[in-house]
Amino acid sequence: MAVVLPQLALVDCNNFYVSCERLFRPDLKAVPLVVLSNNDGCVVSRSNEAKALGIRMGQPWFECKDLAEQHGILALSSNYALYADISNRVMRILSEFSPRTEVYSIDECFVDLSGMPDLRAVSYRIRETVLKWTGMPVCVGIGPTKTLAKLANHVAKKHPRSRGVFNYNDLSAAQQTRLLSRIAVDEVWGVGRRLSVRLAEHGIHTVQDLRLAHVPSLRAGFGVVMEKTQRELNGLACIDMQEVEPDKQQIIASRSFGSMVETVDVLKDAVSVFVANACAKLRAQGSHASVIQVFLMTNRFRKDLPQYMPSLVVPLPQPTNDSLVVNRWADYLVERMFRLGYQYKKAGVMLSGISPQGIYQTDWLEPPQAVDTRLMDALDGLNKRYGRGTVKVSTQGAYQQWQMKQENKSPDYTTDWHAMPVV
DNA sequence: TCTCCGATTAGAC
DNA sequence: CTAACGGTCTAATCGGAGA
Repeated sequence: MAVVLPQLALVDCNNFYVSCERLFRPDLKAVPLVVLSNNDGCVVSRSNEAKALGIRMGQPWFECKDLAEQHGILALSSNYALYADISNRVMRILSEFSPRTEVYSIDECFVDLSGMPDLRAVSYRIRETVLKWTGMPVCVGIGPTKTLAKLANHVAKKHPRSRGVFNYNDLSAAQQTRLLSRIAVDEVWGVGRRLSVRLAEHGIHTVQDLRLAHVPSLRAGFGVVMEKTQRELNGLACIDMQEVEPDKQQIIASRSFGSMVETVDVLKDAVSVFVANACAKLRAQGSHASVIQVFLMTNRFRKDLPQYMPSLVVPLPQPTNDSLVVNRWADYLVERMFRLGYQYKKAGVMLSGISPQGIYQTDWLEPPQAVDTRLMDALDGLNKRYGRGTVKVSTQGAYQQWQMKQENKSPDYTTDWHAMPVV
């Protein structure tokens, strides 16, 4: 029986957030451009021009201000509603190319092309279709495993001669060795900054070094994950496609504040917004949670100020996804943790112990009370129909002080009629 | 000694 | 004018508590 070589493609959007912004602002095509994280804190997406000027991924924006002024680098606040919408359009197009796809992140998708003839042609068709229908430039990397597909994508991005497509399966064994010997090990999926330093101490510098490393030592020194990565680099698939997105096991809603907060009322207000967001996510996946955690944080970068980072957990007797119930607990926890005299910079809510709604851990002594979901159903319905924030819980967002800084956000081009550019 | 659990670490994007 | 550094998520591993 003929064995079909698996052919996995990783399709990755180029400079995704920046490219999204440029879709509606063609005048920004030649301008060095970056998109900032929430609160306009760090650079999270860079145009090629910005990369060339030395702006690093994740760099705090205030560190770039001088350079930005010198070279006219434009910084936009992030507009996640826009990015999510463009992402959905791209993913829908990709799903036309294969019955098996996995949306890996907002800008990446694995596409199983196994058994298809002429993958080069298919890949170029993917690029052209996505570009024509959405305006989004993408690169395609193909390999027999996810890890190699990712690496192939990296090659496609890095070498203009590839014209955005690279197929690892086209290489001879000798070519594979030559290629992998020229790629630093930290380009491998799953090998970050810390691990690459430790790998170097073991003489492992390139992808080829990792591929050939002594298996028992690697396992002993770096654990199962690294061993899987090594096998994947050798063409043995260890990481399966996840075609259906699993339910979240943990939901976190947190945010840094636009300015320091010192009063308990403002903290409670912020936390009520986080509760509302976290519970909405929980209901959207049809789950309920049995553990609620709330945390407060001062600004860890301000060494001159006293630090306080309390966190409290409550196990609930009965799981819930009701924003009002959760908010009562959250309020109580904030009250318990709050201490006067600190400048709070961040807070958050974490929901865990998550299981599908309707599954209750039965209590022998006390049968669960009937759960009334009508209020939350109505709230979700209204917020869906008339926009997020139409119906709120508690004071939810009444205070301006903690709201995040977004000084240069683009309009919601695709989700708000009023933002539609006038032609 | 074994198991469980929470906290910590590392990674991705 | 000055200060200004993200948010969510998973899996593995570690170390202590309790059985």
